[in-house]
Formats: sequence, structure tokens, C-alpha cells
Amino acid sequence: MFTAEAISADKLTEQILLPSFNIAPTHQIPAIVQIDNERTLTTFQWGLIPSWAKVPSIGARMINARVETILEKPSFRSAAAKRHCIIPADGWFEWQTLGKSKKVPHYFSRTDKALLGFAGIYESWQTPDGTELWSCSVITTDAHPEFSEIHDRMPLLVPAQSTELWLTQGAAAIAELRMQAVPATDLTQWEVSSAVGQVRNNNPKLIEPVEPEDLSLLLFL
DNA sequence: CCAGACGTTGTT
DNA sequence: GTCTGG
DNA sequence: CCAGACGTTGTT
DNA sequence: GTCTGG
Repeated sequence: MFTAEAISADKLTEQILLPSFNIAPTHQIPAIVQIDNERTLTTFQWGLIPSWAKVPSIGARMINARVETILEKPSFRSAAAKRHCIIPADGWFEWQTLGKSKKVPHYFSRTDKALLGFAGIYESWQTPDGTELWSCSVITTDAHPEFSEIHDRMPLLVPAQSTELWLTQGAAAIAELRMQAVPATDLTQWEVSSAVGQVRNNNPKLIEPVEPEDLSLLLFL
């Protein structure tokens, strides 16, 4: 059972509310959970490690979980049925594949700049010394048709009024939430610098728009 | 019964 | 932990 | 997801 | 091509 810890203001600032513009798998990310009717802001390692995993490195690739199959997949179904969380974020990145090896990152966010809540699931893994390591996955769903040329998947979003539903209603909440898609007009996106592909880069410029590449240069290549 | 897999993305 | 394949 | 490594020997 | 680390 997840145990809510008191979080000091210092910890909030240092570990949770410090902004990041480049969150990679295995990083700690903030998440809201609800245990015994009490909501808590905590952090999880991004990339769900199934409780039965032999090594925690499995989690690095479990960063997303498809909502269509989340209740069936052995790695996710336990968490999907019982352990929901909401991951707050201003936006997210998707990579558009153009041609063979060209990938262009885009930043997605709400048109009104309001905070988003990604629907997530979380799990606990026992380290060899008995410590619990908590981790999570972001649930994905079909992207809106308006954005599908960029990427055909997107995070499953939790409208603010569905917070209680998502955090407390277990498996039943999954179908409910899928019927509450945020309209595409509430979302916006723009192309950003490929610098976001380097984990060591982390600054506000990573979410600023860039002009599409000047294709005239390709004449000489 | 035991052994082995258990995921997403996107590409071919 | 639980399911599938052998 | 992308970027970067992908090996052994033997030395510090 | 495929795996690992972030």
C-alpha cells in the first residue's frame, strides 16, 4: 500500500515544483494520488516497473501504456485496476517522423496555457534491500485527427472535474475517462528545437517555437 | 507440471 | 504475480 | 521518446 | 540492427 508522506515546502520546491523542460524516462516526475480519501502530491520514477520485474531497468521502456489494452497487459493491469495517478504538466513533446530518418519534435499544450493532467498508473517494486521503488506510466490514447499527421498517439488527459473519478474509481474510471476527451481546439502545438532530444539540455528555449527548416539549403546537399 | 514472457513506439 | 505454450 | 554504444586486455 | 541510459 502506498503511504502518503508529509511533504515539506522545501521538498516541494526542490523535488517537485522545480520546472523541467526535458523530462526523460527514469526521471522523477510529480504525481497526485488519493489514498484513503486524501490527495497527496508525490513523485514517481517515470517508467513503470512491474512488481515482479527482476531488474528495475525494465521500467525505462514502460513509459507509456495504451488505454485500449491497459487492463489486459500483465505489466499494467494491476496498476490499471487499483492505482491511478494524475501527472501535472504544462505540455508534452511528440516527434513527427518525416521521411526515413528525419524526426522533428513538437510541443503540445493547452491553448489557454492551463495546467494539464495526464492519466497515469503507478506501481511499487521492491529493491534487493527491501526499499520500495515507486514508478509510473502515462496512459496514451488515439491522437485527435487534427494532430495525427504529427503523431497518432497522445496522453489520456484528465479534465479537472474528473479528478475524483480518475483517482478513486479504478477500472470503471478508464471507460468513463475515454468518453471525456478534451476537444482538439483546447490544444495547440508548434515545432521546437531538436535540442530537446539531448537529455542534458533543459531550459525554456526547448518549448519555444522554431521556424521550419529552410529547405532551400537542401539544393546544395 | 515447468519455463518463459510480460511494453510502446514506429518501421519494414 | 499471472498467463501461455509446451 | 532520442542518443549513443555496440569489445577485450590490462593498467591505475 | 538492437540494446542501454537518460
